[in-house]
Amino acid sequence: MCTYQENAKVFKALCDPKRLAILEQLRSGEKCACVLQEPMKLTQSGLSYHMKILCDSGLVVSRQEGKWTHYRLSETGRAEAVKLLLAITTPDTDQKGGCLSCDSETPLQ
Amino acid sequence: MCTYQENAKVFKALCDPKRLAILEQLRSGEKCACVLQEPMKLTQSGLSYHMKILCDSGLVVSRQEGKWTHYRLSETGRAEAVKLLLAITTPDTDQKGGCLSCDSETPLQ
DNA sequence: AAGATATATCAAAAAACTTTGATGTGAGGA
DNA sequence: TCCTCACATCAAAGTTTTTTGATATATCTT
Repeated sequence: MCTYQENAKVFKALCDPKRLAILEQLRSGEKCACVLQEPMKLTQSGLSYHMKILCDSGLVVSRQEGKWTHYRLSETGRAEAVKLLLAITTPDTDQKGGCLSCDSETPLQ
Repeated sequence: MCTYQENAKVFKALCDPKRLAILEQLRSGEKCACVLQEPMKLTQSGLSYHMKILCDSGLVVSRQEGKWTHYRLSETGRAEAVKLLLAITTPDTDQKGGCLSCDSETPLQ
């Protein structure tokens, strides 16, 4: 169950409308925190909170430059997320077993 | 902001460790609720709650058979989710703009 | 029809997440 | 060094999600 906990982290990052809006901003290129804050209508500490979640998920990476922090989408983060999504939702063709206790007919596909 | 809200629904389904465990069970084939309940350590109403969220997300579809409900992974649901994940996390190569206010150097990539 | 079974729905309690405002930290400039 | 700025962290309040137990509904059995 603890790997499920770990996996859930990536998707949790995608659960919040504000974080999705932040990702949308980052699609057009690297942005620093000060720029992200305004259109999101977030407080400074609120943005910081969300950026931490996004960075922890691996979907976003940050780059320090003096006193500014720049954020951008991570290509490897995206690839990992897609891989995980597929791993979780793709049928396992090897071991197929229907419902042992209550199937009266053979299950569809 | 309301499309972000809508998008978040699919990922919300993937946020919870118990729901990930349920998906894992479904990878080996269609299962009925009674079978899913036991290994998840969920109450009957708890399972029902999670299955509703999974079905609403489109990742899982249900099939009624008498008094039993069978659940299975949806291939189109998976495809949609991957499409959405990519749409949200892939840089938009058209309009690239760095940080207007505080960039001293040109942003990386 | 009456009883049993499988699942859904509801409302209240519990847990997790998010927001907010205050404070801490570290870099840069005067 | 002292001050300011950009950002992180913390704790309390507010909000949402999950769990739980009770009840409802629909199907099957007798």
